[in-house]
Amino acid sequence: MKIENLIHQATEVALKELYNFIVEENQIQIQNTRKDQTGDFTLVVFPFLRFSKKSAEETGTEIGEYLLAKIRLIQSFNVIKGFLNLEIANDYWLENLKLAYNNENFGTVIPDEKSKTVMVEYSSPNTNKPLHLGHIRNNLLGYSISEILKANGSNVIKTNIVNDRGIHICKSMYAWQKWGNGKTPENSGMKGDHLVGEFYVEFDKHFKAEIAELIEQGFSKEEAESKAPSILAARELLLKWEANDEDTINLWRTMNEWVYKGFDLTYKKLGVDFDKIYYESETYLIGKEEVLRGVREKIFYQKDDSSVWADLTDDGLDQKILLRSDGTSVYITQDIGTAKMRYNDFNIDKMVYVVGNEQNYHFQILAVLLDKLGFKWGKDLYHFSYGMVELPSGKMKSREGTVVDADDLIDEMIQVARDMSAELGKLESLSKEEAEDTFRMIALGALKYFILKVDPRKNMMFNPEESIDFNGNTGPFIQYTYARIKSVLRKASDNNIPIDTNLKLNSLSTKEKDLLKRITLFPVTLKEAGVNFSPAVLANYCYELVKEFNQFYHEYSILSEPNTDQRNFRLILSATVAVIVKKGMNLLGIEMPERM
RNA sequence: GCCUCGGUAGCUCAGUUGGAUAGAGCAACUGCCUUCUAAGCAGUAGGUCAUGGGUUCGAAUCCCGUCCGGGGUACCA
Repeated sequence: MKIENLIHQATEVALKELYNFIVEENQIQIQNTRKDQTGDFTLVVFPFLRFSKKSAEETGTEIGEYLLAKIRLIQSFNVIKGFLNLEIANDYWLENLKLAYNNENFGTVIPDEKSKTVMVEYSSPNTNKPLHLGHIRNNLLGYSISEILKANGSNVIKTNIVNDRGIHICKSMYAWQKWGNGKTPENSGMKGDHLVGEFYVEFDKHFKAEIAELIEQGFSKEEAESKAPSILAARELLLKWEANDEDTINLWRTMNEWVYKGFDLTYKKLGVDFDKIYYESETYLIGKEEVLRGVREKIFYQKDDSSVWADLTDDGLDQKILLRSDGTSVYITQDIGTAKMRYNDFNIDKMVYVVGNEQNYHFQILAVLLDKLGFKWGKDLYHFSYGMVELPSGKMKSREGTVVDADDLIDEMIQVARDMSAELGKLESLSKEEAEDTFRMIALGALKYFILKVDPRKNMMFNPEESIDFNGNTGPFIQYTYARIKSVLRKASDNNIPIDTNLKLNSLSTKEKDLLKRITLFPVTLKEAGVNFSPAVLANYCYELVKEFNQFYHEYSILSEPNTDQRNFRLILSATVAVIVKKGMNLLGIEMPERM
């Protein structure tokens, strides 16, 4: 294929696609030109030297002259060392601006019959304690990657698997029975999940005290841990639960309901939602059946103590337990059941699990097990593995109370937004409701952007004090720039300044052209974010775009620009930046205030 | 021990799949509000890209070794 054809095709797609296109199909390296050089694309000529047998400059100049003569879109070129800088005609960038201006679907792919259906599992809480910072990262990543996949043309089903059964729930239940004095969310005014979490901590307190006492009486640590009255009581509750004991089931239901109500509030505050919620109590038996089928079909084996195992050494993995010797199921058992149930319920092409990287091994095994059980989709599961959130004080441990609670964090951030706004004298003209809504958007914008801007795969540091920052590379900065553009557009409308899409222009400044180029990159960035499962790519794009806009905004006047063609162009440019930024940020789950 | 991920400015993070003089923000310092919102802009200072080799025209990026850190590693989830 000729390079001429490639460049022509590339005018219909975007900048980076051209880049990939040429690199992948032709081994020719084209990259964006450095900012301090003139030009738009740069061709690296070093690879040609072995063919040309000439100096880098000579080779570059020859290629440049050839391209200039052959390709209409190329306006000029220059050669520096081994780099051929090509300048593309302004018309190309302006065409793209028109494409993007006020176009709801710019950069997005609309699902059709051929679209894949993807199920994204995220959040996956336990019902014995409230959500914390780690869950926040999970929820934000899960929600935004779902939205990004949708924007890339997939049908997405958002799902949540609630871990509503097991020994940890029984601990909270026992503690409530023993020390609860009939405390409920209604009579205490406490949020249900926090109330239940309180009893989980209460349990641990007593449990630890009992252990200490037993050790003092001469028992070993292991003996003490298995003989403490609290843990025995919790185990008994679990047995009763599995035996369907009516009182136990009722208590379990009641306390879980408290938790669900609490979670719903937190989810609502975070702005995340689900299309379908699964409960482990409804799926673990299916998993157990599948494992037993595996035993019958000799896929798995049973030891003398009747525990069930999978031998995965042929797959480079270890032996894995699937059912305990007492017949109860382990973590992976329920994941098998849940997976089967999901594929029965929906016609899924791909399953995505948003789960922390401490479970990389777990999902590697799950894929192999599902495959062995004959589910052809098993191998295709995708574990969207993200890093942990660390605090300056170290690791979060829920039992030691060193967690950052999700609700507390959100409330604190809203308060900071409120104070900051008052200090700056902003939003005084708005009604109380409007102002409160804006504080909420800003606070959550700060929190969400702070978490989503970092590469999901990496561990991240969260300093509660420093992260409530509204300046620099932050959500509020992007929101602020958006609000300012909206303000300019309002004023244009108030002063009856028309916006004409028929752009007439003889020259572009560097800043304007930078912005136009950046706008062109939006579709490619969105695609990249989807392919790489990285909301961070999109977040950083929004920041770069807005930062460039700010520089432009300070350097040039828009409304008071005397040349009407120029003014018209700048208005369209501004409006387009606003549209794209809003769209990008919305895909991250961040709302954009019209004023702030 | 083995497997796996990571180490970039004082701090938090980018770095376009191997390219030109490694970039932002925070913190520090200096300017700029009678002009479209100063939650902003411009500037100064800050780097042995953990470390030692290798691959080639060219390495923060790819390969090997070493050091440091996170996570996992057969009856927790």
